[in-house]
Order: sequence, then C-alpha cells, then structure tokens
Amino acid sequence: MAAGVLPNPSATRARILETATALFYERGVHAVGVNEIAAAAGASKLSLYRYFPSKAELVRAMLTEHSDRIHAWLARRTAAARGPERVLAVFDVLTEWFAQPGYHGCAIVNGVTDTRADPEVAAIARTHLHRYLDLLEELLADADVADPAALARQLLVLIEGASVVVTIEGTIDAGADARKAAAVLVRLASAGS
Amino acid sequence: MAAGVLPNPSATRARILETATALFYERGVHAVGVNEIAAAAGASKLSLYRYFPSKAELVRAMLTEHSDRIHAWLARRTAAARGPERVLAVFDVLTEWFAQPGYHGCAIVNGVTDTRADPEVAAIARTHLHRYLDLLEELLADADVADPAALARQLLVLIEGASVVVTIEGTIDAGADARKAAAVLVRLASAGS
DNA sequence: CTGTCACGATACCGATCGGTACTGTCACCG
DNA sequence: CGGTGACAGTACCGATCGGTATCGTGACAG
Repeated sequence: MAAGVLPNPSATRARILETATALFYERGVHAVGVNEIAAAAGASKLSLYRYFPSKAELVRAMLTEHSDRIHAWLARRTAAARGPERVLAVFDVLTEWFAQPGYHGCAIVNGVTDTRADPEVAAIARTHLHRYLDLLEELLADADVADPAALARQLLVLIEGASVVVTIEGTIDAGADARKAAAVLVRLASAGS
Repeated sequence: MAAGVLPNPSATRARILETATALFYERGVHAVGVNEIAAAAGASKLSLYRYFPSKAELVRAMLTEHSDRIHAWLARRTAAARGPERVLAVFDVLTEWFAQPGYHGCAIVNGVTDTRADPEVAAIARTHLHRYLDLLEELLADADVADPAALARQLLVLIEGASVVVTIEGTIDAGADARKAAAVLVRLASAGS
C-alpha cells in the first residue's frame, strides 16, 4: 500500500479506518458520509483520500481488516480447549460476542447487504466464511468426527443463523439454541465414528 | 408504456408497491430513490406520495406485505406432507426458494440491515421470525417431538443461517446442509419421545 | 357542456452526497 | 535558518436525494 513508501507509518490512516469501522457498523455504509468519518476521526477529507482512493475502497479495507481481526480473535479464544469441547467453545465465544452492547449482526454480512453491487466485497465475505469453515474443520478433526467437512458446513449455518436471529430478536437466546443444536450434531458424529 | 392504461385507484398503489419491492430488494433501500420507483412503476411522484406518506412508510408497507406473502406461500407449500416429513418439507421449499434466479437473501432481513434506525421495521422483522416459529412448532407438534418450541428455535436458526450462507457463497449448498442438520435434530427428538 | 377527480409530467426546493482544490500551520531536518 | 511534507480546515463542485407545487389531460357524472 501507499504507506509503505513512507519512512513512518501514519497513525492517521489507522484512526480513519477505526472510525469508519464504528460508524459504518452502527448506521450502515450508505447512511454515513465521508465528511462525517473524517470529522469524527479528527482528520480532513484530504487525509482520508490520501490513504483511500474512494469510499468504496475504504469500505473494502475496513471489511478486510475486520475479518482478519475476528478470525484472529476466534482462533485465540478457542485455542485452550481440547476435543469436542473445543468445537462448542466456538459457540460460547460467539454468544459472548452477541451479548456485547450495540451488537447488531456480523459487520461483514451487513457490509455485503449494504454494498450489494460490489463483487470485491462479496469476495471478502466468501473468504470470511471460508475461514470459519477452516477453523471448524480443524476443531472437528481434532474431535475425531466422521466427516469434518460436512459437519463444519452445518455448524457454519448455525453460526450465521444465530447472528441473524440474535440481531432481529434483540436477545442472545439464539446463541444458546445454536450451541444446543451443535452439541447434538457433534455428539452424534463423534459416537458414530 | 402509458398507452391505453385505464386509471384504477387501487391498481396504481399496487403497481408502485410491486415495483418498489423489486427495486429495493435488488439494490437496497438507500440505493433506490423515489424518482426511480415512480418512473419504473409508470406513475408520478404525486401518486406515490398520495398512497405512501414517505419513503420510510413505503418501505414498511413493502416489508409487511412481503412477509405476509412469504408465510402464506410457505403454509400452502407445507400443507401437503404429514409427520416428520412435513417439517423437512419446509427446508425443501426454502432450498427451492434459494435457487430462484436473483436470490440474494431474505428481503425482510436485508430490509432490517438497510434501515437500522427504524424500530417499526425491526418490529416487522420480529413478527416475521415469530411466524416462522409458529409454523415450525405446529409442524413439530404434528411430528410428536418432545419439545416442539425448543426444537423450532433451533430450526429457525438453521433457516436464517442457510439464507445468509447461500447468499454469500452464491450456491444453494447451505440449503441442503441445513436440511441434513434439521433431519438429524428432528429424528433424534422423535426417537427420544 | 361543465365540473370534478385521478393521474402523468415537469419544474423546483433545500439538503446532502462523494470528491477536488486551496490555504494556513505545524513538526522535522539539512 | 530556510525548506519540505503531512496535516486540519474550509470552500467548492456537479449530482442526486426526499419531498412539494403546478400544470395539462382524459374519463366520467350531472
């Protein structure tokens, strides 16, 4: 990126990105203008357009960085447990995430809905889901289930569904529901092998 | 396309609503203006604002009518089967829905994301999910499972999750994954009673 | 024929959008 | 010291937004 040629990486870029992440998530990509982002970040529009060629590129950078952060956090939080409990730890961490104040859906999924026409955003989201599958497959293989890939896909559906239902219902009940369903599916797959 | 069309009071409103439904779903609430809706519906802005006090009210009317249509369709399509197969018929119908060209997520869920700040839209979406739960509970009670309400909530998570994963992946695989998971959960709940 | 009514078309309003240009002011570095 | 570059602030651009007002027309009632 352009900051690479500079002797000192700028904190301004990070500040703009952080502010944009918060505002876009809170109100949506179309409902937040670049003027507001720059003002809230304590930056000028000139600085914003120095680091991001356009609003669309800012959105893409935001989603990419956010996906990285989520999966790093998820991998770290599930590293402790072992065996079948390790898979269910994913759902525990997710439910904890859903309970955070101001949670209203996965920022990546919301971003796809906000920018329906952007194929690059769609690709970022596909990669995001694929990372979920990679983690789940690894944890399921560790739990010695029969078909890790197939079960991982079912658990992914539970994860994304829980996020949506939690957001619409306004409670975290769906997180517990998804965990219960996952526990049944994992236990059955373990016993079958 | 104005040639020879007879003015019909209720038909104009329905035409605007239908056009708005298609455009909002395709590109998002914020990306479609009232000018475009009126033009595409072959109506004037005056007519649009005669039947809908504001764009926000148009969105709410669109989502309400759409939710009604989805659940009427779902109830009709699942009326044929009996027993446990009747529950799985919901997932068959849903997968069929996901396979429709141009499908990119549930319009209700997308509408909530588009209009994060509108509590009335949020209420419409909650009612929408509640109708899913009512249908699932009825079908599960018909299948004599132990705890229809609890299992219905898990299947709801699968339904919403499948919709999201199908949309992001661009394939209908997640529909089949959700059906498989649902089959396991229902079979286990039936055997347990 | 004449009034009424729903309608499409058009022009318009203030506000805001994404994006650009310009100015002044710091900090750092020779 | 003067020079350089990143920066905030601000004015500005054309376009488009949601929403309102005006006008002309065709269908129908009396």
